Amino acid sequence: MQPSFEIIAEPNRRAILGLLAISERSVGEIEMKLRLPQPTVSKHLRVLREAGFVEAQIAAQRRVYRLKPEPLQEVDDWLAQFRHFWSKHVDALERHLDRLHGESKQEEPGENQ
Amino acid sequence: MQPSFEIIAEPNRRAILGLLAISERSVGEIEMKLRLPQPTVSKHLRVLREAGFVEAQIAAQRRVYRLKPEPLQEVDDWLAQFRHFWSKHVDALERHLDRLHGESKQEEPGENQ
DNA sequence: CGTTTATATGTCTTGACAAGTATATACGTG
DNA sequence: CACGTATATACTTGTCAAGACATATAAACG
Repeated sequence: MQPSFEIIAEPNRRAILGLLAISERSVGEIEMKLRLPQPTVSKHLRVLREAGFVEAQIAAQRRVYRLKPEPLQEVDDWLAQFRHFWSKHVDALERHLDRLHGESKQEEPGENQ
Repeated sequence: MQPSFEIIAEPNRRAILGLLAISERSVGEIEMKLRLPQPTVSKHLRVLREAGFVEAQIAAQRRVYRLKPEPLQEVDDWLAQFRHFWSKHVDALERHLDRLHGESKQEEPGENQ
């Protein structure tokens, strides 16, 4: 339903993603770090999960959430068309174009699915 | 008011920015290209202008809009914290850190209100 | 089993915002 | 100055999403 851009428009969701960029965390950890009510965190996590930004690993009653980078990569790809406005080195742009038509799949750190 | 991420959450505004990434255009040109009603275009342009994404050059009754990349650059900077998830070469990341040269201040997750 | 812990979901309200429509402003030109 | 062109603004309305609060699920554990 909601495309990636609307997902990351919400500040709390960006904060959650920022946390998960460092390491995976349980709902309670996110709740404490961000000082948000638990239902708020859970609902944002649901939105992020359904949009493919995160995934949950069930450990007893805990849900440990970790980042899934693909949607953010799409955002990064959209930005490519503007990047030449501020990037003096064309190299970075070339790399982004490179991953558009080349299926260069690689291992992601701490990631299995 | 609205931070950059909410501005680009709107699909028509992203389309406008995409057009202006190619070349500057008048309101009428954008209107025809995107097949949007003129007030819609003008209102989105106002939002983009007030958020610093575009600026207008007045030419008679025409307003020729051009891109101002700074806010998009902020988005790009925010993405930097995730880029190592999909970028094999650390070089690209380094280049982005490079343009912050000197100052290492950037949005810190977990510190928001 | 009942209780505690961890997380999810449901409901309601409220606010923001985008589209539609009408109208205003501003400039150029005869 | 009247008129056409180009763009901006005002006003209204419908939609949708986020927060608050209450409650449900589910697992661990005594």
